[in-house]
Amino acid sequence: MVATYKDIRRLTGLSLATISKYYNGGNVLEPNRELIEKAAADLDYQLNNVARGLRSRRSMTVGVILDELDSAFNTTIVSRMEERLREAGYGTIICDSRKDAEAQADVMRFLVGKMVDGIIVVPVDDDASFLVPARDRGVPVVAVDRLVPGTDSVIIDNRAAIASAVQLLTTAGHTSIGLLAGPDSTYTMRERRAGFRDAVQDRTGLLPRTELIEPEHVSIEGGCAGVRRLLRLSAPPTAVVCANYGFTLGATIALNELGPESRPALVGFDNMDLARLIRPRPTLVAQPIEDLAIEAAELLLQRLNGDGPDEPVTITLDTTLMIGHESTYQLRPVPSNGRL
Amino acid sequence: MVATYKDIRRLTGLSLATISKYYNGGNVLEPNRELIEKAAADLDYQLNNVARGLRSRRSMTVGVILDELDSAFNTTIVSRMEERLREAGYGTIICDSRKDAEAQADVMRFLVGKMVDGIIVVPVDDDASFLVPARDRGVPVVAVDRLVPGTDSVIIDNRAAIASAVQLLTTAGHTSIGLLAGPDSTYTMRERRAGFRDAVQDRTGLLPRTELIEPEHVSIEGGCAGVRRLLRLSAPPTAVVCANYGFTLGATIALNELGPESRPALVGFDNMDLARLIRPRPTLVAQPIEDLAIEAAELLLQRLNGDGPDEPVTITLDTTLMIGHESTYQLRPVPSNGRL
DNA sequence: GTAGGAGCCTGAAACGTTTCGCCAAAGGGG
DNA sequence: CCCCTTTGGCGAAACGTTTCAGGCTCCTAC
Repeated sequence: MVATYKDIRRLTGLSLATISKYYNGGNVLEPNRELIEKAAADLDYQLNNVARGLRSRRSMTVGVILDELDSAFNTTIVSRMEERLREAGYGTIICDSRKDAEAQADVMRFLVGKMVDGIIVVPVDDDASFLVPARDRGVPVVAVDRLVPGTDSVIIDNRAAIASAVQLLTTAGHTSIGLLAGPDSTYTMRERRAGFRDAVQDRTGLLPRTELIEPEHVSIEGGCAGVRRLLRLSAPPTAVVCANYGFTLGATIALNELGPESRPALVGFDNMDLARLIRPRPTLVAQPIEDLAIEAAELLLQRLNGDGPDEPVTITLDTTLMIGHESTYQLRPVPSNGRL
Repeated sequence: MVATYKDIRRLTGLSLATISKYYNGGNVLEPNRELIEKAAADLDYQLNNVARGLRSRRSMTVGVILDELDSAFNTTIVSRMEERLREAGYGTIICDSRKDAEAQADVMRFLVGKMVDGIIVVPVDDDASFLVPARDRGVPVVAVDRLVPGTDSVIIDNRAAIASAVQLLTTAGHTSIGLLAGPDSTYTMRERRAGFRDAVQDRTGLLPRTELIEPEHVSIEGGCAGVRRLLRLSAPPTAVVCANYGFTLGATIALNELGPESRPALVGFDNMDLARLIRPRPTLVAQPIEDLAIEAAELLLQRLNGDGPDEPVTITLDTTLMIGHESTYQLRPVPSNGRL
């Protein structure tokens, strides 16, 4: 059998209350402290956190719901969060909603049933009804990479991110810029698309041609297909902006098949391993992914300690434009015009 | 307040024992079943798994310890495991040991204290002493990608994997093959290196020249530096085998800087997203990573149900050699000899 | 000398389930 | 008709902690 307080009581003669006080950092006389430590060592005692959780109503566990697990973005998120949360004594239960709203609602109930103290979530879409079980039970929720009204959110400035890409391209002389973005149903894509429209209008005085905005599934395949479609237009864009990492990978694959002379300029999203592999060095909008994770963990920890702000809070982080090899963003001199 | 069995008892007049039986799939008369379901719905009742775990001594939680979280290999592992385990009703607590033995021992104690029912681990090194807390408490452990004597393990046939790469290269005429591998302190690297030596000896009748085996830190940087060092040798190899994904990426980056004419043949490891990015299409040893995860989860679930084999078991999975563009493995006709 | 407080300890009652032993009623075979 | 088994239900005792309301000792200040 595994040792419990009762065994420690047997060996030390102290009461359960005192032993509990010891394990919770209360004041215990030095000789008693030593007695307990000796007994615990002899018994190879390990505190039972399940029992503790039942009585104290804190499971010291948080749930993390991601819309997909095997993406580089979310991996980084998990890695940093887990690190920060365990530092604070919390275990991290990870759940994958596979971009499926129903699965997301399921895991939410699952986590609430597991009595997690808090939840961090990258929501599947704008429908926040899956949060109800958590709200009902007063479990704090922090949304990451999505703005969820009425809920703490940690996001990046998506509009400015895309605007910085557009600005680089227009400064280089591009006037016809395409965008690869996912469906408007996710906050991130909606913002990036709106940011694109605004930036293009700002910089060129014109609304972007609608056929240059490719609505796609968010994936490598979507990036491949999308960029090919853009280039088949009768007046193809001279530059393409990718609204996320998957599109960037896909577009890069598709462009690999073109001769370097006929490639459009390309600004991608997210600075991950990819960037080091691809030649010429790509131009990228870099998100502070680690900070996103750390800020979210920090905000949740504040809530768990009961000392966060009164109102739901939105933390917005800035992106960095990482300028790559100039061939990736310059407007090619004449010939491509000549050919059109 | 959150509802409990007592509230259901109040609404239904049934005893706690009956309500418990209902929630554990026991036989309950139809009218009582309906009563309970109605009451639960009215109360928005959610079973408290912490209390359940305390009494039943099953927390329905498993711990997963990875040697690093933000690698594509481990991401895939986590993703599949989490899926399979949650299907079976288990929550997955994830921990990152950051390739640090002490951190690994810490999280092991952390998980045992959290009363996880089982643990899946990709161990940092060969020192299995960190398993003691789990063994002492009868918590089953499954090791993944490492052979841990006396413990259930799910691995791939590392020797055969490397041998298949060597065979392809020798068949194509290569006689001087280099290897990029990590330190012998991890099982995987030791096996792959031994497999390399054996295969080269088998196929060429000679032991590989020792300077062709580059001991390196396992990383993209290591791959870059290693391949550069190999090529600076007075008699550089005509082909290089990479013993893992990081090396493959790094070697690819380094080779990108060479003209296509002077590149050695390259066989990489692991078929992940980036393999689709690289042109010409690389030749790769593909591990069944998802199966690794699923087999491990399955084996642990067996142990948790108490119906696994009596003895610790080792499951070995096979790899597939994915042959890429022929320029990636063919021996280049004459000039490279001429130049040497 | 004593009131009051600080410091440390204690027994007992939670926390919300599961499980054990027992009982009543119903059903079936001889 | 009786005995035996099966089914479903019940009260009460766990599970291993934390927490509550006191209680004892010792010290200080008046």
